[in-house]
Amino acid sequence: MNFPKTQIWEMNKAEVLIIDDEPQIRKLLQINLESNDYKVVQASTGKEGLILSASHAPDLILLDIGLPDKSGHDILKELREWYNKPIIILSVQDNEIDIISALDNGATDYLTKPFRTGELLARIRSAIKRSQNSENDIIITCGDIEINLVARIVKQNNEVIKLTSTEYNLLALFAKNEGKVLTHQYLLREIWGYTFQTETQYLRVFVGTLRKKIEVNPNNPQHIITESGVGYRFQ
Amino acid sequence: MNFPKTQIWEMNKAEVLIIDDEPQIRKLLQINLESNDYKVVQASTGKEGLILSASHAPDLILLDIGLPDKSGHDILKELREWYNKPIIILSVQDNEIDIISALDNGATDYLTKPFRTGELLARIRSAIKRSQNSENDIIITCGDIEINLVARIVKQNNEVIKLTSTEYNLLALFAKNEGKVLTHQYLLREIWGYTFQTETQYLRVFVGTLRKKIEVNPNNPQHIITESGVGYRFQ
DNA sequence: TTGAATTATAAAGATTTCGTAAAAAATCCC
DNA sequence: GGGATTTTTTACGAAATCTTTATAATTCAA
Repeated sequence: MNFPKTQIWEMNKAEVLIIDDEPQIRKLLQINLESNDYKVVQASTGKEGLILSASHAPDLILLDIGLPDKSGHDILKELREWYNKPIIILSVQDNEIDIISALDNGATDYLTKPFRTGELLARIRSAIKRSQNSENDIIITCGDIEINLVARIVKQNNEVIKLTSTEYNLLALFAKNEGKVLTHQYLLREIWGYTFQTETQYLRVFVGTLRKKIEVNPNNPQHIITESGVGYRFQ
Repeated sequence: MNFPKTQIWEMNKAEVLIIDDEPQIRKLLQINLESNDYKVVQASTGKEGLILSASHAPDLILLDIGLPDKSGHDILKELREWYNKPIIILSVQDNEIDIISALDNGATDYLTKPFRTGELLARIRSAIKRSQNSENDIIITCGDIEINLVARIVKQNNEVIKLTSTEYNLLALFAKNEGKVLTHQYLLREIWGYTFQTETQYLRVFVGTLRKKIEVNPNNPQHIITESGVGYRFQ
């Protein structure tokens, strides 16, 4: 197995949520994923899956279509109302209609059971990689700030700036959306998860610490601009 | 087949490059793609494929792994040095090593021949949608004013204008209904909510601040026109 | 032309939102 | 286990925005 971007995983493990009712499959996936350095969260029902996806904001979801409580198609639609990271469908169904419907409803990929674990892992790597650098940019430069998305290193005028994990996540999200106003809800959802959408105070605190680290004059920020009542904008 | 962003496709067909040495497969793909509103370019060898991809910059590449002149894996690596839109691999090879290698070298997807055309088309739609997602800003232009509804930013003669949340909401609503007379009640309902329908004074105040910000001469407004007794009209 | 209705503008409260500091809780790392 | 780091809470003053009030300007019909 070759990992093109080893560092990412070592510094900050990617989290995968498994939504599947079969314990054997979950166990199989868990073992394979954990030995490949992913953090794993599991749900055995659709409802539980929705709750965990909201509270964990995983980097990828493996979703079984044949769940006991709710159709996987419905779960997919519900997830896609807010979750925009990869969702890979696992299914015993090999009929074209199901596959097309899932893909058109926002599934990133569709594998039929039984699947080959090596292939699944490769598809997971591929999907996560694509979602992490949406424009294949490895380094984002915004004025005097340079963010290496692969190494998770931030430099200002070639000096490395030490950021905590959350500070980095926030700055990287800002940088990926340079110039756009990002709402409080969006920022909270992307970084903390759906259930944190109302915790705007978190944002104030972390924007504050970020400004202290990257702004020349934190009282007159030039990079992270407040859009009162709406959110923040990075430039 | 559902196309969430119909206009884009109609205005500007997505272009697909087929790199495959089998004429029957190329023909089959061409017919299917063209009837689904894609523009198609074809190459029968790897070398030709590389040249056409460079000269056409297609929105997606369908790449056969079993080419006569050059291994598809090599073509993939060469393409990925500069091409960052989706590449879907088509192959008679169904062995895991090939699939993993292709995905780890930047393939977006991997289908084994014979494939189901409906599924392939769904995977193509999905891949193109994801790759275009990053640049789907909707921008409304009205004379010297430009409103980016995604970035939530208003520019006048390329200068960013700072608006409060309510000012922006009002202007965006005006711009979405350019030329139409919008009644007081409608504006109040849309922005403040149903219970504020009678608070016309709010409107006067906010139209006033907006005019100060976007009109050359606020005493003689050219954009936000008063329709006495009815409402306002934006032009 | 006049005057009532409507609209515009300014400015003073009222309220909401923001920023900062610092304590408490949780997590990480040796 | 225990110290260091990071995240989550809490509290409060500052800033920005919204609402209200007062008054001036404009419109339009008789």
